[in-house]
Amino acid sequence: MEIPEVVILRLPMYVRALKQINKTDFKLVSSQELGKLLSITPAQIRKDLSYFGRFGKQGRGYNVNYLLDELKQVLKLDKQWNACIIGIGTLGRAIIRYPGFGPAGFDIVAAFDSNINLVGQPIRKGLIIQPITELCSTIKTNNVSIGIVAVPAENAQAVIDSLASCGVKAILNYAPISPFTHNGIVIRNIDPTLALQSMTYYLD
Amino acid sequence: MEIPEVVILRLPMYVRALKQINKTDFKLVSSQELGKLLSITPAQIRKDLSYFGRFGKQGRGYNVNYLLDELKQVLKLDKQWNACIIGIGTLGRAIIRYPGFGPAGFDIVAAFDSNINLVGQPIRKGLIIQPITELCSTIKTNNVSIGIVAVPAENAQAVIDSLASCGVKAILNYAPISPFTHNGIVIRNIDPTLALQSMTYYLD
DNA sequence: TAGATTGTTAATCGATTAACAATC
DNA sequence: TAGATTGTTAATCGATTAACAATC
Repeated sequence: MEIPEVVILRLPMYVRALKQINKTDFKLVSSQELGKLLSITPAQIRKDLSYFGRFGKQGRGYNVNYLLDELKQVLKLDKQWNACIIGIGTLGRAIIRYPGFGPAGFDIVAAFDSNINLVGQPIRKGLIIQPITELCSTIKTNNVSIGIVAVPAENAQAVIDSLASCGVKAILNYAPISPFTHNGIVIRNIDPTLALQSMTYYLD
Repeated sequence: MEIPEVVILRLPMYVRALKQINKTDFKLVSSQELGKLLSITPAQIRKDLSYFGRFGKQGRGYNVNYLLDELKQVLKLDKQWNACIIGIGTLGRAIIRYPGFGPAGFDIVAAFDSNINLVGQPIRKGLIIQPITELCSTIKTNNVSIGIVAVPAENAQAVIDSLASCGVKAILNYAPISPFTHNGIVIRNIDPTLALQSMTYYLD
């Protein structure tokens, strides 16, 4: 069965909310309550979950811990994922320092830049800037599944193409472009400027 | 006429693509070409644009410069916008250093933190960390329209509520929560971890 | 048992796309 | 004029929601 992408995009929000509830001593949660927490209708939550199994009990709701574990498994969050980053400028360094990836199970294990002068520079323990020529070999030997793109807009598409040809199947793109995507490759774009520009419409 | 939010979310992508074309010497662009550039169907582009006016010429396409100007006006991008940021930790500092906002016409003109020890610390020219108690007054005297939230998850909702009560109408939230939104306030959430977690589903 | 809430189907709603007359 | 492409309507597609039997 082909599961709609919108559904997949909501699952991590469920995981996040369940983790939060898990810190309290509530053991059960209803679609009603979860929906209120996330501003999503209970019907939608039940429908979304029903794509993956029957996790609830009528009359009671969902066991928080159990549902959390199941969703983590669905999203394959029960393991560690290795990522590499390309482009070690201001933005790249900020991404490397971003405190949210590690706790979520994502490790940046390699860093690349096309500027030869940066090569060899240490970023933090165990992370040294490598030349971009080593991209494919490092990806393969270090079991890297995710590429993070932090190069200027002009070079972003080429880097994405390289990642794809090296066998990377998931790309987090910070460059302000609408990338052409390759078959079988998922891309998510992070563009705070675009987000701001879509809000000013509502301002006066 | 109520314009669908999905349409508003696409307009900045059109602006971005048009700016790019504008650097070349193409003076005209068809919905076909623009669509190829953005991986969007030509029909959708024409439909989206038709909400705001008739910008094209049959048989020729759209004048790049003209369409760009019109869209900038629609999105109110033809002026400078002032933003403030709350939470000057690792993440907050990275956001302040983010090189994409300035060129797009967004200025971070004030910085706040609840930690008294940080207050008074200079961040960059003209930007000194202020106590959060000064939030409302600074927003009003400095004509701040946008709030950028970079505090820990636990405090994010409270900060968003404060911003709302100070009259801020647009919020860019970097905290990993699903905020409750107030009436008449737009929020966009930036959460790279969520983006990664929705990609691992497709990996093996 | 009575009350509550799931899982699922069918109805609704909204967004995307195809098609084409208008016209540059 | 012939060719191309818009703007717009109607058809299609897909996602959300309402409703309710099943059942804890």
